[in-house]
Amino acid sequence: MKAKRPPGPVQGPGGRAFTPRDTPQRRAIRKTIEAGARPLTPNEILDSAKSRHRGLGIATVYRNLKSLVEEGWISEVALPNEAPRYERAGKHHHHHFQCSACRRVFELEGCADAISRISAPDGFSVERHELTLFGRCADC
Amino acid sequence: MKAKRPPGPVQGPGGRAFTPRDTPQRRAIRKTIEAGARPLTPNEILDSAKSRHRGLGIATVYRNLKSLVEEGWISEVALPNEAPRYERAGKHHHHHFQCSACRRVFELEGCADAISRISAPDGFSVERHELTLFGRCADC
DNA sequence: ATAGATGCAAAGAGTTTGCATAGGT
DNA sequence: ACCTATGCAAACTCTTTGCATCTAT
Repeated sequence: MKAKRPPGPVQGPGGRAFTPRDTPQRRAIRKTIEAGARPLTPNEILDSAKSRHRGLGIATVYRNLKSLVEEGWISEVALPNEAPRYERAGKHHHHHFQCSACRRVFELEGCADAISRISAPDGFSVERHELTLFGRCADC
Repeated sequence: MKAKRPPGPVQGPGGRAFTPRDTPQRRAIRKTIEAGARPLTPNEILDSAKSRHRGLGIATVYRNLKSLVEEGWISEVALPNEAPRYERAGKHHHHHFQCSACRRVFELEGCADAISRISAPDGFSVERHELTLFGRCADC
């Protein structure tokens, strides 16, 4: 089973660490992400979470996404030329697929280990990589 | 040697195709991109091209980048979580490296062909891929 | 001469921030 | 009770667009 509540703490403005409060808005956002079958944009999260807590504002979504990333409960999925998406963290290393028709993003399984052997020029050190495949999804 | 002038044509507003005029501003932008050792952002292009043609405006840079992409003279380098960069087109398939310290983007050579063998779930078709490596560049 | 190009400023889209108030602990 | 979280609106950043004017052809 999953933890009912993200672990915190996060870094507060004064440099002080604290655990974010468990508000209805934050729960709505967490449930939305957990229920999502694919990485979601802030706007998709807002729309969907609104049905769980009406009156939810976009600023609250952004603020919670930030703290949930900081807590390590979600991670940001960055794609070329696209707004970031968010998904539950803690999965094993994987990459993503974006449908060029519907623009939705899907999770792929695993990672060809050939990638981690790609090297950069002398003096450059590689820390991580991002791979995105593009094409048509099953629906399009 | 390189063509002194991009080939055109591009698609005009009326659906009519035409070749963009060879203005001093456009030449300054092209020379800047050609002289750049790495993919540049619109702002980097503006700053650098200003020294070749003062008074150049950012809107002109955006408009010319768009038509140069359409002509196939440059291509857009899209990176996760980053503003697009632009580089001369026509190079062979390659990927990019971004330094996590200075944020600059560098071109890598070639592509591990293992990547093109990565497959997506049933019903999905892969058309292309983007790979970005992250780490430290030689200067940082 | 004519139609596309430019510079400026205003308009948009997406994200962040300030502030008064609500509410979790 | 205290102090963080929220919602709203304003601020910001990046990019696009409208318009009067300029200019490559």
